[in-house]
Amino acid sequence: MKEYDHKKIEKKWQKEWVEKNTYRTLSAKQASAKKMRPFYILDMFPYPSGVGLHVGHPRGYIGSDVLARKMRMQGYNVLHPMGYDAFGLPAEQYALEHKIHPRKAVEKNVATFEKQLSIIGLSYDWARKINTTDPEYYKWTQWGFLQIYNSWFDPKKNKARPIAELVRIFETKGSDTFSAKEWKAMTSMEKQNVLMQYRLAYEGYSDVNWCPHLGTVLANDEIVESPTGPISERGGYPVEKKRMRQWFMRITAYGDRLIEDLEKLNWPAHMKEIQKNWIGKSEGSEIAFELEHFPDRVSVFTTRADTLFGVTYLVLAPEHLLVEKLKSHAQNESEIDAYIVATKKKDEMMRTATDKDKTGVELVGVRAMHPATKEPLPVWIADYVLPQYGTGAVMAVPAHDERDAGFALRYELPVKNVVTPFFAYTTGPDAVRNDKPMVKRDTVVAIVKHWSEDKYIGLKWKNQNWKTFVVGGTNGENPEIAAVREVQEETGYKNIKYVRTLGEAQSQFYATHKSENRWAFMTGVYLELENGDHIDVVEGEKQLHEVVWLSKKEVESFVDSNESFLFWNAVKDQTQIFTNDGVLVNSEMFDGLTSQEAREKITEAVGGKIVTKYKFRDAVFARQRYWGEPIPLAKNADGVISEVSLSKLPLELPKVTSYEPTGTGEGPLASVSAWKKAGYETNTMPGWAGSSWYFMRYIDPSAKKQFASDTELAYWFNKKKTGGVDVYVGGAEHATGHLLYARFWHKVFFDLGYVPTKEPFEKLMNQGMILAADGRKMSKRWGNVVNPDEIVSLYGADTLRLYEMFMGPFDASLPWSTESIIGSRRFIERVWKLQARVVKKGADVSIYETVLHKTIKKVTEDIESFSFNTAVSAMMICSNTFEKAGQINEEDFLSFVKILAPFTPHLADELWNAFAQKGSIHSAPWPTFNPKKLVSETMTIAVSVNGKVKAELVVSKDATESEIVALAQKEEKLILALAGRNPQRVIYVPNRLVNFVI
RNA sequence: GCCGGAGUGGUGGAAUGGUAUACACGUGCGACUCAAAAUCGCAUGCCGUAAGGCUUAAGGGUUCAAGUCCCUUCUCCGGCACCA
Repeated sequence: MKEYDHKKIEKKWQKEWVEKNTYRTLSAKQASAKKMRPFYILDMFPYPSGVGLHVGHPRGYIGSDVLARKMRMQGYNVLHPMGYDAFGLPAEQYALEHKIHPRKAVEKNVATFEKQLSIIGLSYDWARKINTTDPEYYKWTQWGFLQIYNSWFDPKKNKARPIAELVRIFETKGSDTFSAKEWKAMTSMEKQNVLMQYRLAYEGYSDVNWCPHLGTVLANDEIVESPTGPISERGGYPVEKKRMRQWFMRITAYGDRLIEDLEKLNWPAHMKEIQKNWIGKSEGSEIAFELEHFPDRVSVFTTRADTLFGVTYLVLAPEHLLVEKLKSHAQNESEIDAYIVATKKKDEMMRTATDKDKTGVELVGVRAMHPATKEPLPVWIADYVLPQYGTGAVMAVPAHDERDAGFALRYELPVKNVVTPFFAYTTGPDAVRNDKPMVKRDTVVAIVKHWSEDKYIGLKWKNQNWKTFVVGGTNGENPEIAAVREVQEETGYKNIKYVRTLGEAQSQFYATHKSENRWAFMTGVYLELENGDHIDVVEGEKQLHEVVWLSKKEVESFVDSNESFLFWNAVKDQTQIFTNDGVLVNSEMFDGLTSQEAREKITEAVGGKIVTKYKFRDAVFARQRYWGEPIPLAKNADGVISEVSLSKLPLELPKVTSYEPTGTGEGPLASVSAWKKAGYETNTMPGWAGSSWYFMRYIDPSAKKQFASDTELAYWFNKKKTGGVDVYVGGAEHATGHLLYARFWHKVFFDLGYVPTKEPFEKLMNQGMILAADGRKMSKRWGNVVNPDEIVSLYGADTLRLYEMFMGPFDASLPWSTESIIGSRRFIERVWKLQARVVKKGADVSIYETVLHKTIKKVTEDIESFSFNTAVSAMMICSNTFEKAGQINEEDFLSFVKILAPFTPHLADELWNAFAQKGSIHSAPWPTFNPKKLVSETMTIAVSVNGKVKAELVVSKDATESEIVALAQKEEKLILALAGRNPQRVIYVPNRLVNFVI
């Protein structure tokens, strides 16, 4: 047996695999002929940034490669491709910095990347490689854009439809705002403007995140907050708001479906959560407030229409379109102007800081009318109201909203309470009974503090199992008077001082002792005793309950009703306000309704409408940069837009001398005279355009007539599945960018009938980051980067692969340890040495057979669940067992090598061929385990007393319960532990333990 | 603040409610060697010479049995954050 020489072995097999096309994916037709089922496992394709890889980068690729190899051996037609996402800022920035053309930069970086990747032994089908900057590729990105441009979202059918169908509707029926006749009378420009409001890709104006340094607009997920304000994620340059002409994708139209369909996907829960939060769906009402002296109405969005009667003022965002008009009628115009200017400045800084005090200015003299009470309401502007969300205006309810409360406190605005906490008992002995009358009662709940200690009175009731504060009816008195009276009657204390009222609550329950339902209108009152003087309590009260003094901590475990807790919290925290749902008060005809009922009824009564809002915005689909796909649209001198037809696609990027940003807001393409003359759009597409559909190109990368042929689409994107790609592996940081955009693009294509599945990615796996040994991110800046080339050269690719899979859970961030990697190398060498123990036939299998079959089972299952670390550990156990056996049958050893093959492909093929097997191990069938061989001849049973293990028994696998119990009772340790006591129960868990309960 | 997830040896980590600390690193001792490295063997949660006891962030609960389920608290990581 030769020494294990990883360099020689790895070089040999990498060459062999390329020559023999070992990892070629079959076309739909070829595979169908062989009845091979498809399995699509995809890595997120990289930006070839040129910086070079560190050991963390290949981790995801290795994981997906392990799965791909296993599936291939199990007979699937596996599609496992790789490509490059090379448009966009990273590549362009690199080119700018190195003073070379972006295309050259991409070529160079791709070459570096492939060189580094090639030595790891990944099983990609390189024949399917794609590059988003290849004109033959971006031809279809442009085509896809045009499909989206030529679609509108039909809310009734909840799907995209061709814009031509909308035109037909306008021609025959018109719309809400114009008739068919009026439509026909419109100029083509007018029609274009109308349709633009419907298209899924549309031109619009909006405040965008403008980065002066990069000379471009950035998406929300491309900027981050910093202490000095928003900055670009890439480069960290300041970002400000700027109103600009833009192309957008109407992704908000899909808000509902993007949330709903998440449920059907096999994605990590936190990824779904992140997308849900980002989309930020909330249901509420839009309610209009009329203005005195103005024909305009202020529309507000609220999720709490039930609190409408608690509105005491309105607040508009300083940017609200009406402000300009209203302020000229206000008495304090200059003050308003100053505030607006200050807001704009703050906009660049940090307007969204949460901990700052809320500021605002009243539009003195401007009054809105309450839609229900018709009372006049002051109107304010304040920067805590955001122009982009809802309607940019809010109705302020300081009694039930924390922000409004803070604002009202600062500017001394009135507070009106309209919702009271409500507790209805629906289960248990106190549950309201339908067959009994409901009796309303005004009651007080008194919390009484000790005269010198921090203690409070509780009542222990003798007949019922109640523990309460002092409670009682008011008999028509003021609550504070009733409270003092009740305390004196029930406790005997005389010198009681009223401190404050704690609020109100209502409760419905069944009063057993009176056989009636009670509807209690409770007022909480806080009292303090001035001294301990007291009189005797009348005998009747004494029999009812006992008075106890409780510390703060004791109170919390003493009282058990929600109402008591509510009032108790009001004692502890004076400033708290009630923001939950409850029952309405002070709301005229709506009094007594629950918040839930009231929201709908009040909205209806004041002519509002129920609407759904989303936090996320339509996605900006334009960059003022050179290095992106040209948008295939042109405008003539009159501004009429025309499309570049499919036969003229791709619309290629022109050659330019200077591709640096102009900084004016127009892209560098504006300085290309021929381009400008043709009227072509000077913005290019954003980085996420090409990555939103690339997984569809891999299935048929050379298709000429379509982005992929129908045959391949039907094969790989089976319409019976929810998602097309079976497993998608990549970083969690793409949750709100790429993964959302790709889902949107795919859904439009699905609606238009271009793809068979409604979602792009069925299962998603996030690989964890590999940190440096110091626990920080690997970065040149820290000088802690570990280069994979060095590791491969020193230990071999198989060791690197094995170690990265063994380190820990696939999705966990783990520190790299150059110390620990030696363990993986040792394992490989020990497997190598096992060769010497292999015999054709006749080895004593009893030592290793059970372990081998268990290992095959575990590795098969663990690879599927991405539990690579435990799969490797199982194989280590198996190999250790082999070492203990004198000899191993060749068949058994090769089964072991097969399950090892996905992890250490070079070593596996070398061993496979050392035993003169035909072909590559990676085309050999995956081994199966024999269920009968999973159980060994003997088993170990733990003997425990009250769950504590005292002894172990080794028994035959056929031993019965009674035999085992009998054997256990003879164990000395058990007898000692029982100390003569007889067990009350004996619990036997088959194959595991027997527990004696004493 | 809100929403997720997690806290287990010196380290990375393992454990369908059923023998906690698998597997690996490190460390110690031994073998081989003139010696060292490599390799092989043994040991290795904590306290204790031992018998034995204790131990999964802390505290409580459910259970014959809890790292695992429930409640409270603390810490860390991730996401969102004036979203009306």
